[in-house]
Amino acid sequence: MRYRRADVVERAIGVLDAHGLDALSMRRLAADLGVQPGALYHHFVNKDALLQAVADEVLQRGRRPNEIVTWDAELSLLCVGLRDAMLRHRDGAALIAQVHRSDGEALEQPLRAALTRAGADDQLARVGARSLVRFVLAHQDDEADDFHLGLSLVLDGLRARIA
Amino acid sequence: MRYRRADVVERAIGVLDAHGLDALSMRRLAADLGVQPGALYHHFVNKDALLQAVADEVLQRGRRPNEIVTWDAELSLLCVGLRDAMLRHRDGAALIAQVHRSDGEALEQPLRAALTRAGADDQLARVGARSLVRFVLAHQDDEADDFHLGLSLVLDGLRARIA
DNA sequence: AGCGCGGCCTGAACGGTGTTCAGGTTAGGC
DNA sequence: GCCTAACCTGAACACCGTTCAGGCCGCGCT
Repeated sequence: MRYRRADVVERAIGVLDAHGLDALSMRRLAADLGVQPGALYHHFVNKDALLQAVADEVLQRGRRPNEIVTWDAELSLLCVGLRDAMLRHRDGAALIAQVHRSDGEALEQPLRAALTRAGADDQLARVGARSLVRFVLAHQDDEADDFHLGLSLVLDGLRARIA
Repeated sequence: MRYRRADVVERAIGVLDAHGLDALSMRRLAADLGVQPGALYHHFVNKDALLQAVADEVLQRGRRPNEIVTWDAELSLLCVGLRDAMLRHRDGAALIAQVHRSDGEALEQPLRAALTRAGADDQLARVGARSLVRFVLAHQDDEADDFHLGLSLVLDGLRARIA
């Protein structure tokens, strides 16, 4: 069997859902595809790149149309969307968090843009966006109630500084 | 040479500071002590237990006398103290974050207690404490300015809900 | 139809990781 | 001076990510 990049990503998500992030090794994924480990390096320069691609795919599938209302509703929506995308897969938050470590900007950028549009200065937009992203990544295991409470905690702080 | 538990922890902190968390493997630490890898398992059941002990020691050294003023000043002080303890060692935040994953409660407990004393209900104390800890862990690399801004973001939210 | 190129894979190796265990050594208390 | 318990050895097991020379095979071009 011969595969393309997207096939490998697809199968990686399968392994992730079935056995978790720890089990998602290059060797295991290769075995799952019926292929030698080295073959994967034709598609990805290293494991980080593989995980990056898997994370991108997971987040891509979680995208929803973004109807702009008020800026705080938009922020809330972005955070909830991110959370939902993560929770749709086993160890999803751990995956995104790991990738986010090398790729700092990508997740924060939409939030930062929304904050800037809302009138926040550069520093507030940067810190606010980062706080929100880290918050969402950190509270994966929480009940929905706790998640929303924590989210509004930060949003309240932002509101006080923008309005 | 023969060592006791505390000696091993001490040396582990040495390796951490000199070469970083990635370099702190059982084999490397053993070699550094002039001992076989297996010998370490006499002192710690596994690597997680070692890291737990190292993290405990790092946090222990970071403790400072806690003069109680207002509840929000106390929270702020606890967070700053935690941050300082982490920043005193190479990869300190990564170490604490990794250990914190299995040992959820320990770091949050003091903050939670302070919030309860301040009049927060159970849920608010729990979520607030968690948000603060996660925030401190996440913003290790930030400038001090950004750190304080982000911290006051959350503290403002808490203030609004307690007073 | 035949040739060549490029995408995909093999097979094997390198150097690392955490962990286990039967047995040897050694220091301290009686 | 002995004995016990703490500490360590040496070797192995089963993984991990990564590299690389070489083989295969399908597709497009002539």
